[in-house]
Amino acid sequence: MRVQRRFRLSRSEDFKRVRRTGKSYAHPLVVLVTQASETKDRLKIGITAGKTTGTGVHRNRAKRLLREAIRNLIPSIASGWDLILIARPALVTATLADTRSALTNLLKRAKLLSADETPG
RNA sequence: CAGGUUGGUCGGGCAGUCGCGGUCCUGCGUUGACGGGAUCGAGGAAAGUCCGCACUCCUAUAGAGCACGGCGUCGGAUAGCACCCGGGGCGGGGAAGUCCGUCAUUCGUUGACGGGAAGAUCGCCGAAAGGCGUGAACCUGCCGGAAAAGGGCCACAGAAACAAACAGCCCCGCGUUUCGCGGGGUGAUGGUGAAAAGGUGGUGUAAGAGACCACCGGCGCGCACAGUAAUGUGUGUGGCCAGGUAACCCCCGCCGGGAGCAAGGCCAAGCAGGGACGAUUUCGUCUGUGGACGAUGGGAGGCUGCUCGCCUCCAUACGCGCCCAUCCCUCUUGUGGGAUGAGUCAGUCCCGGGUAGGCUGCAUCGAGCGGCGCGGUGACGCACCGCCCAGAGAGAUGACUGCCCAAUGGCGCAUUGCGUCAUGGACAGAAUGCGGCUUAUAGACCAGCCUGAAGC
RNA sequence: CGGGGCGUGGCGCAGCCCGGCUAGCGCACUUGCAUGGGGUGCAAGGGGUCGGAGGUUCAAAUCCUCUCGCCCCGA
Repeated sequence: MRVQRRFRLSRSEDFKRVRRTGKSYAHPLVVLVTQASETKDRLKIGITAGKTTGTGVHRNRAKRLLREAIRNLIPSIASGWDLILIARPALVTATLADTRSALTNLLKRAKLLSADETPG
């Protein structure tokens, strides 16, 4: 439910910290990096798309897809974690359903899905 | 109407549900990972960064010289701009190749085969195919020093690449009579080359040559006319016949100080730095002084709910002494002496520069946008009315559904077309702002010009 | 945002400033010789849209303009 800006990772240090010390889970469409948060009962999500994703339109497209896909999954995710979603080039041609199933797969592997039933 | 060509406008629309960003307003027995409302929310290129500005700092209203760089036809437009608008000159395209399919390919294209449409226009020739000439609208490149201020270069070939020489031709002299040598004249005859000294005909001469003559060509100059001008047309000439290259150096004229919103301004954690304050108060003893020691008093902290009380720590520099660590010597082996090193104030306050970070610049007052009118061929200008119109930070525009619009394909009716189903939307995302240029771009609409045909 | 550099056979580089010469060098590749065989060595050979397009010029890898891609640096 919460994709608003204040629930996102924004500071460059946060990105560096999670990328350095967190655990990563890869998928052809997207990469998930997780790390236990400093503040409990908080879930923060950062979304990033590097230059390898493509031009400006493609980077924005990838990030919008990830935001829309993670939106319905957020109530099922365990709190107290910082997450980073890294877009990969194949994501540009993927559909919303593809992205959502990829995220569900990654979150199950990271054991962050609290409820089994996936909404949407 | 057909063909060609150019310019302009738009670049999906409407409705619903969920969601995102900015601004403003707002609710609360729950001030939070809370909720509600209004409003606004990507482009013609936001892109490339090729130019020009605003703005900021250096640093001041960047003024002069040099260097370096850029620009260079004329007139206009503009805040400004080499790239905008209109004109001029010299070229190129238009004007023989093009499209589609298949195959091969170095996957840029190119080639082969098959098929289609067409070859502006006009004139002539031709039975035809076609050939010869002409050459529209429109598009596009370039533009100072007519390269005679000067320097450089011009491969290969060629005698020679700009200035004479070589071969040749002619004359004279000598040797001699196939010819050779020496001196002189001449200027293009010499298989080249991208380029070879204006062309044709004649006069002339020992041989020749714009040396001279006629006509033609080109350049310059004068005059007349047209034009604001570049320039054009005409005419005259007791001026000339000069290779190319200035996107080689150079010369002339004009312009340019440099860096850039990550500019710049403000606030500023922590660490480090600098500075100030900070209890020897009182009594006694010792000392040459500074001061040291004892008692008392004081400061900071702890124990405690508070007071008393108790405990721990503190009193700068030099020097002495003391404590600790390491090493050496000694032996009294739980000793003594020496050397070196480190420490030798708890705390309070202030200061400048400034990192992380934050605020600002920065988002509504502008070279602003829209409409309408007038002036101008046009770039553009003027007047009136209306409007306030995204913003930023790891960076907001998305997802789904229905209908419509354009497109593609299938099926049915039918043959202009209609119905239905499916697919399905180019290039591309603001980041200080603005003007121009360049590049990418599915498709739709409108208009101008040229040529042709038909009709009135 | 600003500044700088690079693109040439399969790979790594010269040549570019100041235009002309068969676009050269090393490694790699192919063939032959040599060896019992391989490596090494020797000899010969093939392979190039000079990133792309346009322009200047008689002539462009080289000069000019536009464009594509890659790399590095500063704050």
